[in-house]
Amino acid sequence: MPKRIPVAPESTRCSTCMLSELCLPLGMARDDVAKLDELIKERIRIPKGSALFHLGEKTEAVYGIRSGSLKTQLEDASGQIQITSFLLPGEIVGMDGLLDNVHLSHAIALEDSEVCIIRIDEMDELARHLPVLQQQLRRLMSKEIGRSHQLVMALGALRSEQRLAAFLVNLSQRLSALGYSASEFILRMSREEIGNYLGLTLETVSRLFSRFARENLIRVRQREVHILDMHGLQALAGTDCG
Amino acid sequence: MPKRIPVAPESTRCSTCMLSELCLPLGMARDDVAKLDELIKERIRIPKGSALFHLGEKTEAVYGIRSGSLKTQLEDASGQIQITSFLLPGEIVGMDGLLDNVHLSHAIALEDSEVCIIRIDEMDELARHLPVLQQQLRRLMSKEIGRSHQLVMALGALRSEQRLAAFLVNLSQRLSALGYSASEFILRMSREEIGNYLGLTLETVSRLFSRFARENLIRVRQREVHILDMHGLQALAGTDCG
DNA sequence: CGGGCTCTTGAATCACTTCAACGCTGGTGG
DNA sequence: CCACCAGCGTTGAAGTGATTCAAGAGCCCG
Repeated sequence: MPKRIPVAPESTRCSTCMLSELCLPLGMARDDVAKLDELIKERIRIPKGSALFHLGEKTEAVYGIRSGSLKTQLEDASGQIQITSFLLPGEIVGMDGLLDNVHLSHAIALEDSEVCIIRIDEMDELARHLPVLQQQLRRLMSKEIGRSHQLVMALGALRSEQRLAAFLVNLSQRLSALGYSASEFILRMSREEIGNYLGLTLETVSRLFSRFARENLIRVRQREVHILDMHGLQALAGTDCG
Repeated sequence: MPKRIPVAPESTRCSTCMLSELCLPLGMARDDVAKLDELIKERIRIPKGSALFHLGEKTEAVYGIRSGSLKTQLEDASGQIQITSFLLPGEIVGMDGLLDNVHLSHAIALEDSEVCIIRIDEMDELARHLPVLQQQLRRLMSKEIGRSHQLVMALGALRSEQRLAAFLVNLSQRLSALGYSASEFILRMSREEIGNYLGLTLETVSRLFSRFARENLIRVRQREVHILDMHGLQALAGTDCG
């Protein structure tokens, strides 16, 4: 388990960060975002495959993803694992640990990544003079609840092909919001991880990719995905019907 | 859809409420709980089958359940429904609407129920003089995230019998925390609702109840459940291994 | 005492998993 | 530079857990 590496802070602050439309500052006034510069003073580099935090560790902060991507996963008493999210830049990780300040999940980097540390005690301190900050965290937590509920819906109500279609559409939209192509991207997770996330086996996921390709919905080459028929995918996922 | 009925406030306040160990005041100092009395000034009676709120409605408050029980359910564009929680007294409902102050789910009473209104704007106001209150809501939201993740785990990683066993154990524990019997209780939801929640059909749920009864894990008569072998159920659910 | 739910149970079917074999790819060392 | 190996991905065939379809029983309410 490689260690966390603090990063010199001079480089980038919230006020100058490209992600400030999405991350903690989401929807905040320009002046208020500038005040976040005194909150976000440290970052951490996480090498691919290593953990930002583990289940059971003390929660002292939540983290805004600056670059790279992570997964979070639960682990039960028998060692069974369930991935509960794949996280992209601008998204916040660690909010499940704020009940008793103990992490309930593992957060693991899918590639070399960097996260900004948002210390909870310092955030409370700053929030005295910047009440909007509490509302901000509240909104982000509400977003996380909604995201998790969507996953419950996928697992409880959708069939395998719909789950994978919804997964691809969702990923595409999030990457698009970051300024990347909505139709061409590289998956940072394995078939097995996708399967675990969607409650399927890796074989089923693989077969579905092949089938989607056969039906000209997508083109796949290993982890490289081209979406050819976004409308068709959305129809499959059941998330269109506008 | 019967309307909401405000209830005279003189009756009960947080400071005298039986549920103050569980609800919003969870873990707060006695003096601080007393200050909540100026926040919780209204309650709502919700008749069985009617809604506390609907998807798409504006979110101005979250609600602490005072008596009865509710379900929350998502509904997608095609009308497909997924129940995401069953809520008991002392639990908070409506926190998924705090992203854009629009509810993302329906909340429907499973029996005649009563909820306390926690207006968000008034809570923010009170929190200026009572900072612990923000932390309180944050903890409750974190709890909701954890709860939803547990459901994801059940849907993604457990087989039908494990899901139902986990469901029963969980319900038993929550009822027990409210002072009710852990081994005998009445289900307030139908087989179909349980099935929807657990990603199963009502027939599968019914068969599992019969099988659990045959294996002397429980006794069932309609919605009346006696747990005969809690340890066996926990083993099935995979949540023991202590 | 119907009549409409909810629940139970059985038989047939199906979606997904399991088991198994093979292919691709990228890194390593001879 | 190529051979080799390990990990990841693909594909097929057999198996199975849960669903679907269907019929009937039990229960509650007017």
